[in-house]
This record gives sequence, C-alpha cells and structure tokens, in this order.
Amino acid sequence: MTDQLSKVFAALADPTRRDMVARLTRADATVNDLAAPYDVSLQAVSKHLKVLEEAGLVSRTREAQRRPVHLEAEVFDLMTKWIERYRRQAEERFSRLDSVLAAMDTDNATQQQEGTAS
Amino acid sequence: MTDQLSKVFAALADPTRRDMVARLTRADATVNDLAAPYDVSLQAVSKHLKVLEEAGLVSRTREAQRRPVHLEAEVFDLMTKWIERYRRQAEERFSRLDSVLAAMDTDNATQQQEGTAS
DNA sequence: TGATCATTCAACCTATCGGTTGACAACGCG
DNA sequence: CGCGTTGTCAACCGATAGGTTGAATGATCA
Repeated sequence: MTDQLSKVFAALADPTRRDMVARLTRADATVNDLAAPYDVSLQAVSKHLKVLEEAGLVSRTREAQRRPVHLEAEVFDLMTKWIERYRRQAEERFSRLDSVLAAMDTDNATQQQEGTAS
Repeated sequence: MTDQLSKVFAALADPTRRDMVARLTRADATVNDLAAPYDVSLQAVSKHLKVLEEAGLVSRTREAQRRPVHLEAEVFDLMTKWIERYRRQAEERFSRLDSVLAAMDTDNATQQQEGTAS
C-alpha cells in the first residue's frame, strides 16, 4: 500500500478520520481540540493524524508547544480525478454502447475484452 | 465499519480492487476474466469481489454457471458528494475568510470553531 | 531549575485483511 | 449418470489497523 491514492482512500475509510477532516475544513485545530469529541485516548487521535498526514491530507506546523493541524485539500483532487475518470467511462458505456453491448453480453458472455490477454 | 461510505473507501483503498473497478467500466466480466491478469488465486479474487459487492460497487447476476460482475457506478456519487462538500468548505475558508480566520487562529488557537461562529 | 501542558514513542493486545490450500456446490454436457 | 467448468466456503497464516497504558520529549512559565 505504497501509492498515495491507496493511502488517501484508506485514510478516509475510517469514520473518525473523516470526521476530523470535516472539522478541519472549518478551522485548523490542535490534537487536543480534535480529540475532544471522541471517546478515545489522545494517543489514538495522534495515530489517526499520522495516517492523515502520511496520506497528504493534513500538514502540521509547530507553534509554541502546540502542533496545529491544517487540511491540505488539494489531495482531494487525486481521488476526484480517479473517480470521475472511471465514472465517465462507465456512463459512456451505458449511454453510447448500451444495446450493442447488451447483445454482445448475452451472446458471448464468457468472452472478455483483452480476450486471451497476451 | 458499518456505514457504506466507509466500505466504499475501504474497498477502493486496494490497488487490485481499483484495477478491477477500472476494468469493469469497460465491460462486465466473470471472476475468471477478472482474475486473469493478477498473480493470485481465484479465491483471492473472489474475496475482493465480495468486498466490492458489500460496498455496493458491483452486483452479480447468475447466468448459467457463470456469475458476471457488473459495475454499479452510482455509488461513486456517494464519495463525490462527500469529497466535494468538504473541499468546497475548505476552499471557501481560504478565499473568503482567509486572513480573518488566520488572526482568530493565532488568537485563541485552542478554541474550536462552532462556538462563536458568527 | 523545576513544574506543567501538549504531543509523541514504545510495547502490547485483539480483530481484521489479504493471501493460501483443500473441499464442496451448482450448472451444463457427453 | 459422471465429469469438467465456474465459483464459493472454511480453515489457517502472517501482517497490519486501531486501540490501550506507560514513559519520554519539547516548549513555556513560575
């Protein structure tokens, strides 16, 4: 799981982390701030933040003894790009090729694009 | 991890599963078709499909002894909605409130949003 | 210098993930 | 019917995720 896209998806697969991200869209926050609403240890929250950071979703600066967490929204584009790309492809298939493929499907259902691949 | 959004993100956090989804945008496929390019057992692929299915990303119909896998692209919208919602919020914060919030942040850095949210 | 707040590191535990192999179920065909 | 094809179920395994507690670090303040 080295690629960033995987990391971003994995990071957002956790409801707690999604909630953190949601709150960070409103304002930067410290670990303590972020931890408050949840019923887990500070260390657990710290770990969640590490995951978000490694996915590139947040960054952290030092400010006195605090380490405010800041959302890096650009990474969202990485996901959106991926999603949109394939959604568009899927939609095209349904609108344009529609009945054509439907016929082919019932016809030689076993056959695949790629065929015997290589 | 009961909610669908979590399941969808988790499902797409795996490169193999993302690749399967990508290929399914081009055409429906059987388990065997899908397994071909990967260097793993059929059972492993079957498991991946189960994950995708439980996330609502694919559906399967029975057709003779085959079980063609079909992409359900609507679920993409669930993600897109979530992402866009918070990305927009984040962008607004940077463009509109920008310096205002920056000042507030340094001021009462410990404080959390909401509160005085004028 | 020492107390204290904010945060992280380290070790540990349990559950889940992604993979394996082996057995089995469902269907179509000779 | 028996056989191959297609796919799943079950048990197992090592690695990782998410949580815990306890100790350590770092910065500020009295």
